Amino acid sequence: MRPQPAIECSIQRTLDLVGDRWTLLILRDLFRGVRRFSRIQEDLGIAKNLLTDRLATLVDADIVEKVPYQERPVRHEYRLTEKGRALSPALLALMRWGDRYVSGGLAPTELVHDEC
Amino acid sequence: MRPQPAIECSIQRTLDLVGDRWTLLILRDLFRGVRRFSRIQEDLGIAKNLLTDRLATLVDADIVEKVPYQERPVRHEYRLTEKGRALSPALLALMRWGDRYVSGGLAPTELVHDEC
DNA sequence: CCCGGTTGGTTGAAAATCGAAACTGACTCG
DNA sequence: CGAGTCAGTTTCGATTTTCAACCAACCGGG
Repeated sequence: MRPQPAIECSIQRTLDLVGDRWTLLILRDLFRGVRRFSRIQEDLGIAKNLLTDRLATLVDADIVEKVPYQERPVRHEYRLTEKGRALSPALLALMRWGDRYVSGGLAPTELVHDEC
Repeated sequence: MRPQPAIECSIQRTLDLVGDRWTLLILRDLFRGVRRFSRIQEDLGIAKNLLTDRLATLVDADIVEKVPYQERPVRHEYRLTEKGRALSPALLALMRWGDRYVSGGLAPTELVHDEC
């Protein structure tokens, strides 16, 4: 009765949080400074319900926080926490691999650590 | 038919190849020296048809190769190509993040570069 | 030869997940 | 007031994933 994988390692646990089709792309957008729901949504082409869901999971896991950037109407933006920012080496490694092995000849993507 | 994301970057392309629920875990197993279909299958608890599928995709993408390790009956094992092995920094980065931020207090996983 | 076991799959149906679009609600601007 | 924006939620059909059964090639024991 356990679909439980035999080995529980940190990669396993990491991918449980972050290893679906969209989450790493969402994080990439946050690193790039794209922080608002609608911007991320149109940038990635992800369905809104999924984005809602993924962001909630990330907030839950304390990887991202939802911060109001204006009142009336209350609007929020999503920011990486320290835990979230600590994922940058992983994102960078994936990026570099992509540059090297599956680049379509395009310019390398930039990750911005824009903390304001 | 995938909903075309606005931005095509190397992370995007990388995740297109490798960014689903199982692929990185399969690669982790290959790094660890778990190379046979049935071993991977029981280790991860992945459905066999999916494993068949994911391995085929990886072979197609030249990340993994299927090598016969015995005749009569012909049996194969799956090995990382150079392109596949080049993913280790990314795996390691994810692993370290997991160790630091979502460890259940377990020992860090070992990645083995076993090339024979 | 027959039996059971192993390996590496395939098939098909049921369940979970996803995606596109419509809708909501709070608010602003003209 | 009417139009528009932002951030969702709801709905429902399509796609994916899972689970279990089946298969085929081979092996070793009796």
